[in-house]
This record gives sequence, structure tokens and C-alpha cells, in this order.
Amino acid sequence: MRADAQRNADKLRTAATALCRERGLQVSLKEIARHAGVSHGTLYNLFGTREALIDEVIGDIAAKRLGDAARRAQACDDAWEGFAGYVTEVCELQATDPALGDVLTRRCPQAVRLMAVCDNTAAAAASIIDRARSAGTLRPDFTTEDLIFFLASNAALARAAESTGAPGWRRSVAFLLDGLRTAAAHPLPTAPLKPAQLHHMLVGEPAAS
Amino acid sequence: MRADAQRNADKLRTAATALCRERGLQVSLKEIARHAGVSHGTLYNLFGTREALIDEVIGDIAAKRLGDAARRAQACDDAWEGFAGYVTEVCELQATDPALGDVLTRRCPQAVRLMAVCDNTAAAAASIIDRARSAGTLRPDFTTEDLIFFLASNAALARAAESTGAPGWRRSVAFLLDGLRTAAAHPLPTAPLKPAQLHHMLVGEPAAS
DNA sequence: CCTTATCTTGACCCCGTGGTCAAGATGCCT
DNA sequence: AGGCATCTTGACCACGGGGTCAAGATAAGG
Repeated sequence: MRADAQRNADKLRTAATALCRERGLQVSLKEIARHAGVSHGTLYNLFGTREALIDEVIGDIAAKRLGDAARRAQACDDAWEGFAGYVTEVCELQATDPALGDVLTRRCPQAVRLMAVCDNTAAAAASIIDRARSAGTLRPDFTTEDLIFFLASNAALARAAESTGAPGWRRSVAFLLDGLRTAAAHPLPTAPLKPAQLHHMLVGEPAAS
Repeated sequence: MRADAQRNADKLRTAATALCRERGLQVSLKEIARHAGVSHGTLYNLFGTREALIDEVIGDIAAKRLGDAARRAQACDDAWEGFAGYVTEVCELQATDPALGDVLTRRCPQAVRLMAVCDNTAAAAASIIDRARSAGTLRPDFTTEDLIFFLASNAALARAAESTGAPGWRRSVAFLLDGLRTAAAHPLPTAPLKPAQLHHMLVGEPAAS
């Protein structure tokens, strides 16, 4: 790879990172190129598809931040505290970094690394949930799919809320948590979602546009 | 108004109603015209702006359906049942009629009648919430803004969920309700949203595109 | 039936998106 | 320095959105 190509690739990566993290994963490629001070043709030359760029640029950040949150939760002595802290922390990530919200809602299904991050997050969430359920503090009928559903539904609003300086999502999370303690549980109206149903829901309809 | 103009207006209204209710309020005007078998120029002639069309077409439906739900809640003997039923019913409306979801999230701020429906709904919700709080079954720190925040966050997902035949939102609502009983309440992390903050949040960032 | 006011049409404008590619520029190696 | 391979550019394609308007169609009334 020639030096100038390398330089341009870096400029594009930088621009893409910044734009994705402040506006989400569906920023226009031409805008990224413009922002990087480079022709959009160059972007196509160097990365080919949006997925390749995004995947490269957001993959590590997403894996790190979501992984850290999961590890913190698992390291927590109290299972419930770990679970509650995890939910709060992930919501906070969504609120402050739109790109992460889009990762969790599978907005970019072609990006293999991001999808892997998504799967890992689901697995981590499952273990955090399991632990809290086993401890008897989290209601037993709460599933990983329920958590992801909640995260997905909060993604858009959390972002908007943060920009107004009014973190309404914090109250939302608190209400949810209060409803998730074993003591608060009442029978649920429907069966849990199957993973495939959740998946289809998220990739099928990319959250209103 | 000439007879053919009247006929075209009706065709456009019919098409607009159908498309809005199955795809939300931001359907393209050209698509509505196409669907009505009429030139898009005619649409502009007869209605001028998207807001005028939408307002006329969705206003009554929205007012009726949301009003009915509120009345049913208020007619309910038990305050908590009324409240819980109301939340469920509104979510169901959002899931089955994307247009209503968009109305409640103020996706079309120029449409005065729709905004009035929105305000009326908020007022009705406030009274339903008040009643349940006074009865002691709904936790006292839950506000109208919290409800609207929840409805907004569920809007996109409820729609997607319905189309997969997996009503995940029903479980979401159930978890929320379990967290809203007075007995389940734990202290909240932040102060309630002010109405203006909520408003700014909804109109400022139209939910992730 | 013929006139006229009303209405419809579709070509046209602007803007944006994703994507391609020949021509020209530039880095690099000899 | 020169020549080749690599890379960049920006014009171009097709598509879609919102919106406008002159010219032609048509309903309504005399």
C-alpha cells in the first residue's frame, strides 16, 4: 500500500469513527469522505463497502466498551447489583454513543465483527441474567431476549434524551428494574421471545426511521 | 370545487390513510399520489403540504381511538386496572397502527390537529395516572412524562414486533407495570422530566431514523 | 354546443443517496 | 531523473425525495 493511500485510509477511519459515534452507523459514505477531505471515490477504493469501513472502525470500540461493562457486572459481588449496574451502563453507552446503540440493534447486519460483538454481548447478558436469577433476586421469567428488547426500544430515545440534558432513560431503567425484582413479579401475558424472533424483529425493521 | 377534484381528493385521502396506517406518517407524497392513481402535482394542488393531508386524514382516527382508550380506562372501576389497561391498549394501538405511534411521538409537529390529539392524550393520561396514584396502587413518583417516554421508546419496536407475530412489547409492558406498583417502588435516580424537556426530546430528534 | 374557469398532468428543478470508472496525478523504485 | 504501478479525482449513472409550473384536459354553465 502506497503511503498516500495509507494516509487517506487513516483520515477516512478517523472521520468515520467520529461521525458514527455522534450520528450512528448509517451516516452517508459521501459525508464521511467529505469530512475526511477526500473524494468519495477514494473511500470506495480503499474500503469497498460501508460495512467494511464501519466494521473496522467501530468493532474494537464496541467490543471493548460492551465487554468492559459485562466484566464489571460479573466482577460485582452482588448478583443483583451486577445485573442492575450492567443494564444501566449499557443504556448509558447507548445514550452517549449512538454507534453502540446501532450495534446492539443490529442496524448493520452485514458487518460481521459488529454482529459478533452483538452475539458476545447477548451471551454475556445471558450469564449476568442467569446469575441474578439463580441468586433469587431477579425474577425467573426474565430472559435475555427481554433485555435486548428493552435495550433496543431505549436506543433511539436514550440518544435523543442525552442531547437535551434530560436523562429520561435513567428513570425508565429504574422502573424496569423495580419490575424485575422477584418480589415484584406478576404473571406475564405472553411466552418469551425466541432468539430467532428477536433477530428477525431487529433486522427486519430498522427502527422507524 | 369541481367534481373531479372532489373525487381526486377522496382518492388521495383514501390512499394516504391506508399508507400512513401501515407505514407511518412519513410516507412519501409521491407514493401516496401513485397509490391513488393521480399525479403528484394534483396532491400539491389539493392539499398543499403533507401536514394538511395527514392532519385531515389521521386526525379523526387518532382522536377517536386514543380517546376511546382513555374513556375506557376512566370508566374502569379499579384505578389500577384502568391504568394498566390504558397503557396496554395504547401500546397495542401503536403496534397495530404505525400512524398512531407517530402521532404520539410528535413525528409531524406541523400537523396542528395531530398535536392537539397528542396534548389531549397527555391530559387524559395525566388524569388516569392521578387516579391510580391517589388510589395508592400506582407509585407516587411516576409522572405523565414517564409514561410518554415509555410509549415513545416502545413505538418503533412494537410495530416491528407485531409484524413478526411475536408481541415482545406485551412482556415489556408487563415488566413496566410490575415496576410501577407502589409496593415495588425504589427511589429513582433522577428528577422527573419537565414537559418542555420531553417535548424538545421528541420533536428535536425524530427517533433514529 | 361552446366558452371559460378550474383542474390535471408530467416534465422539470433542486437536493440527497449509493456506486462506477476513465483520465490524470502521485508515490516509489530503479 | 524517469518510468511504471498505484492511487485519486470528479464527472457520471440510476434512484429517490420535495416542490413548481406551463400547457393541455375537462367539468360546468350559458
